[in-house]
Amino acid sequence: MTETRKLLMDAAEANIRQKGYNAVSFRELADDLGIKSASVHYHFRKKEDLGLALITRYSERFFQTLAQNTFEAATAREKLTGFCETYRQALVSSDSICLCGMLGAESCGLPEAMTTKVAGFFTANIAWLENAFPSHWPSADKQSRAGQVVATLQGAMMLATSTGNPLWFRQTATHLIEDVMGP
Amino acid sequence: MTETRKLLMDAAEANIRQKGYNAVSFRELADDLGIKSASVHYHFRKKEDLGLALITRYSERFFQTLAQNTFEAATAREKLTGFCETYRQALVSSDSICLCGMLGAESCGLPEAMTTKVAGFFTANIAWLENAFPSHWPSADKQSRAGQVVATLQGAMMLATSTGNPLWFRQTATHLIEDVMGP
DNA sequence: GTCTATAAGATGATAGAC
DNA sequence: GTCTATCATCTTATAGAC
Repeated sequence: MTETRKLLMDAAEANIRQKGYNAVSFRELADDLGIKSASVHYHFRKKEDLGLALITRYSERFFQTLAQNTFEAATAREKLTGFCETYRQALVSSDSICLCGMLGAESCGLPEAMTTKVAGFFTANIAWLENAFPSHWPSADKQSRAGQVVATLQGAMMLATSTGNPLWFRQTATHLIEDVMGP
Repeated sequence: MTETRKLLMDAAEANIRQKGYNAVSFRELADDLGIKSASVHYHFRKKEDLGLALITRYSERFFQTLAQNTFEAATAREKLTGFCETYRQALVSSDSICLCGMLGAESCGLPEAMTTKVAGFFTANIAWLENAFPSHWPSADKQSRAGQVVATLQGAMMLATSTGNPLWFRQTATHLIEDVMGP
């Protein structure tokens, strides 16, 4: 992958995660890199192409980091802690919410292909958690608990950034782990 | 309040809650009502004025509905259930997320006055919950649990709408009440 | 790969007629 | 209150030169 393409995606991801998909323009991204908007169109023919590439890269990165964070996790509790930690890193490293959390909120106003990909990110999150939970749990419980975890962490990122208080995330994640796994 | 002004706010709220603040234009709202965009500017001089009016009205409505839903609530559990039910109604009646959840996600890209008002909605939510929880709880617990509740419900709305599956909200809310209040 | 130039349309906003 | 007319600006996107 080209260096410029990478820098464009970095700038786009950062901006979208802070302001939303519709608040980011090719001109703005071009200015960030010191090039012209026509050059951005060389790397991404349409804005939707950029959006799709961002979701793909974000998702791959997320599951890579998740794998690293749970490499030594033996118990379900350790796996869930690693999952929460992966979300926390995404929040802290960029001081902004999850890319798919933002796009999920804007879902109805996005190109359909993007909507589908974002939903795929969430179902993959849920599937990972279902697999991480103790195998003796009823599968209905594993599913509903997985949804609860994703929902809680996504909401906690939003609450933490919009109020400017990262404590809301940390406290919520701590409660969540205890609530789901027991004391 | 004028009828047109009310209809404009209805259209704006519905559209923003589905697509986000930056995806909604005065022209679009005007078309919805069969008037011209210049007429929209008569009712709301700037877009920001419309945004602020929407947050105010949404917040007032929310706390009115919340009061109705918890009018007969005697226990903390019943109050929390009424709180979750108020969120559920907002989701089901419009098939879209909370206005402040959307604006909270887009927070960094909004006029500062809007950002402040949105944060105020969340802190008011949290304050209501802190007051609803059993008085014998340590205040740090009341605060962190209140944040957890708001974060969870906001995230659950986003997850439910973006995946098109309202079950994620219902299951999550059910777990949440049990987790916070005990079995 | 990046540029200039350009198109076609959207957007927030205003002035002034009715 | 609503309209027409208009504005400057922004947006996505393309064609073709370098």
